Amino acid sequence: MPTVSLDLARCARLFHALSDETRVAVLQLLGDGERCVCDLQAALDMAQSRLSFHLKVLKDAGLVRDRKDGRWSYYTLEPDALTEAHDIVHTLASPRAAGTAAVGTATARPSALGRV
Amino acid sequence: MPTVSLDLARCARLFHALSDETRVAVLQLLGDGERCVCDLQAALDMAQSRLSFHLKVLKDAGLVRDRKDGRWSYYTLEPDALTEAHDIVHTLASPRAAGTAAVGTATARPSALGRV
DNA sequence: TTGATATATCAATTTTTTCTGATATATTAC
DNA sequence: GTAATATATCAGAAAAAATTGATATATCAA
Repeated sequence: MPTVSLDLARCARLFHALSDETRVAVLQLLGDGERCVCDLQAALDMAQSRLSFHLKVLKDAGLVRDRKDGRWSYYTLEPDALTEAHDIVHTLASPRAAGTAAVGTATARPSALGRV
Repeated sequence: MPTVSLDLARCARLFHALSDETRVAVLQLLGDGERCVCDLQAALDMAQSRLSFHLKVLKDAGLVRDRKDGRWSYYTLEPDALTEAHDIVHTLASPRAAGTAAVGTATARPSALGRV
């Protein structure tokens, strides 16, 4: 099972990469297999520098890998990163404690379910 | 099984909400159960308006629900949204087609694996 | 060589997001 | 009633991210 603690910075970077329509669309296209930038550009119909920027975000987040062949660059999904995202969401979703631990620090405050 | 097509705008909003350290930390705290804002604030040690801002982002994304009781606001996880995030990642991760469909539009271009 | 193509990167700008401090609204305590 | 508390919201500032257009670097074709 995935660990309980999370690397918050890693989460932020990973999900930030996933938080843009263009980038998710790219990942979807790559779901069908490796693609060169020009094919992605044709499919998404956007300025080349813009696509390049988004590919870099995805790559820096570890979500895709690239490979050069001649004057083409091919991008593929990096399945491990998606697994990682999957695990993080799973960690957040799985209840760690059924009971509601009280915290109470300042004034006498209702610790959530403490209201009767 | 989850659908193949994705609502890109929904993906973006959901993952954007997850793309910030403070917000993930909040979700982690809520994993232990319902919490009032003041407890979250004490745990995270940040300005109240700042926390309030992040709670709003989480709420607008559907990741948390709030409830008022007296002068306190209690926040809880919204498990459905986490399930949704889970499904989206799963959809992105699962290969839809093993074969690499060619796309080729512009010039004669190598359709990825077309290189021998 | 010359010319075209594929892609990355850079600088400037625009847009979006986040933070801060202030204020407003309830609620509860005294 | 007044005072204190919990929270949301707002306006402005600051920071971060995205877009654009230009340019640079390879590579390939003629």
